[in-house]
Amino acid sequence: MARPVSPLLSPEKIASAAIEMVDAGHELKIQPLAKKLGVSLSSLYHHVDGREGIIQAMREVLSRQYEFNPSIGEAWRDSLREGVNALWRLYSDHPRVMIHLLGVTIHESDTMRLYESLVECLQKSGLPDSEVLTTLEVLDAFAFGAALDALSPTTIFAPKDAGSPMSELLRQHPSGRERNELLYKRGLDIIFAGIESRIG
Amino acid sequence: MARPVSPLLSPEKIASAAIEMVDAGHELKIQPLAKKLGVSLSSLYHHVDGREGIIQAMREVLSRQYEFNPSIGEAWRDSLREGVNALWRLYSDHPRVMIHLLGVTIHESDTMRLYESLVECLQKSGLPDSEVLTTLEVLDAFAFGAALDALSPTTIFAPKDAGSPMSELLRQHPSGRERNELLYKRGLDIIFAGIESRIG
DNA sequence: ACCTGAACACCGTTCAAGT
DNA sequence: ACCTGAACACCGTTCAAGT
Repeated sequence: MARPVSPLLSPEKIASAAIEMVDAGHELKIQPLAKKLGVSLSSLYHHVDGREGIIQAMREVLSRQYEFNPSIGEAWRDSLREGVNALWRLYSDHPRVMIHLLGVTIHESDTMRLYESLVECLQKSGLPDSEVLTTLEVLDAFAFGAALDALSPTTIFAPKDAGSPMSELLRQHPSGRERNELLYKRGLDIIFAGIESRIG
Repeated sequence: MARPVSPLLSPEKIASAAIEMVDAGHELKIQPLAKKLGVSLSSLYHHVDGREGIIQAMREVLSRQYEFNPSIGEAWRDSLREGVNALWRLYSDHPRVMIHLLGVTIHESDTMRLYESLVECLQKSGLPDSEVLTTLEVLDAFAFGAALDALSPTTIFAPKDAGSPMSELLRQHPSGRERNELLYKRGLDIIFAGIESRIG
């Protein structure tokens, strides 16, 4: 086969396949990616600028998927929580992809809009202007860290002493996805309570 | 040169050199690592089990470096803060190394002891037992996320509209290391305040 | 046991050829 | 413009040879 009437590939198709691959726990490799797309590996280079280009394309595809439109008139607490939840979904649906995106500047307009809505929520909350951006960064760092936590093996803590306080607590402790989601929800509750205490 | 009287290498030496390389922002590659150690690349394989073995060795070296001995009789707030600070230093001194360690179980006795001390602090705080481990995970996830935040380019937010609320705030906002440390400190304050509110 | 150079396998990238 | 197979460069790993 040479040039087909309509292109077999596009940056979006390549990115989506790459995201699937990485989410499934595989390394981001060109050969298997081409195979998954039913195409020769050299074809990819007509659509994206190598491995780095694939990563850029993944970023674009993901940031378009997670829009957030705060309902107007809603209490700032609710909008803020919804907004952080949108970030959390983006991160926790694709923690492995996120690792590849570390160190890449965010200027995708969709993602910027999400951050800007969060800024507005925080301003409405009555938090001093000087604290708004740092508080946003705190929420973002927590959501990100919590998402990466899901990559830990099911048993993160493995104390040697079966009689230690830690071991006692582990017996009552959930594991896997349940543990991870509880961590996110509890953390958000704690941080929200902390923010309240800075307002009052 | 063949077998020298005393070995030129050891897992620790290899790991330390690897940590330096990764911290400096380079990829973890065997050839440059051997060069840095002044040794042929095939020598490494006599001391560690390939790339994966190097990563294991890095984990061991780092977890030995960050011990934490809470002063007895100290208020739980202070011990807890010191303990989380120890975690933060471990993560934020080597964020790039941490990425390689994702998904590796922690059973190093030094690191486990740190987590166990943190559990004890949280139990002393009066937090219900059922919340202790999740709260520890929240602190850990936040410290980790905050450490990885340092890998972002100096300007994380790049809004297109120079007149937006975000742009206004950015003008008063620190950048680089200062921004990252403020984020950690503020986040810890917020989370501590949140924990207090769960106790009372 | 521990170091070395050479051989090998794997993977990302380029390129000339084809429509 | 877009697909392909072949060629190339790079990098991790193995192995036989040396002390």
